[in-house]
Amino acid sequence: MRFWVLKSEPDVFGFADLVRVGREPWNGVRNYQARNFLREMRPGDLCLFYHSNARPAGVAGVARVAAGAYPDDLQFDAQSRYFDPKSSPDNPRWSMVDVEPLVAFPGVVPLDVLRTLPEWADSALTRKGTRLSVLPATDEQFWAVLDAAGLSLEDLNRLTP
DNA sequence: GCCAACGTTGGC
DNA sequence: GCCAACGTTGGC
Repeated sequence: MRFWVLKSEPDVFGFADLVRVGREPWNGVRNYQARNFLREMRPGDLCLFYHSNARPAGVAGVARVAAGAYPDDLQFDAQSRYFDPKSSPDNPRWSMVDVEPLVAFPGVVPLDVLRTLPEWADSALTRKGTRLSVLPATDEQFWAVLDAAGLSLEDLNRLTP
């Protein structure tokens, strides 16, 4: 199993929204590096759900990959802001995965707390100016955040059959 | 709202 | 292939 970070703006779609809908296609990613990470995701992988452009910015919960990468339908929708006229159905340029909520943290683990964790020192997430919306996390990084959220491996095992 | 940092675009 | 201009991201 691998670990990831997914960024989202809570004003647009926060972790509470994911809990509400139960499952969500992670569409609209239009950055090649982020897309390549999406394509590496497998069902069951766990994602730290990061709230950006928020007060405070930080990790709000854990999501699970429910479906691996498949073509992002918005790239073919001329009405969508994510429409890509250079993409074609026989060779789709952009991908998405489905995610589902696993656990909401009791409180957001803020960015300034992440920065105090040795596992997160000088990472792409905590470094200033990084704009990647999908990025990998190490096991150590993942568990450090869970620990900071007050959750244990046992808490997570209870939720992951 | 500000602004630094970055990715993308397009002219050459 | 370079690089300036531009648009976007994202912390504050």
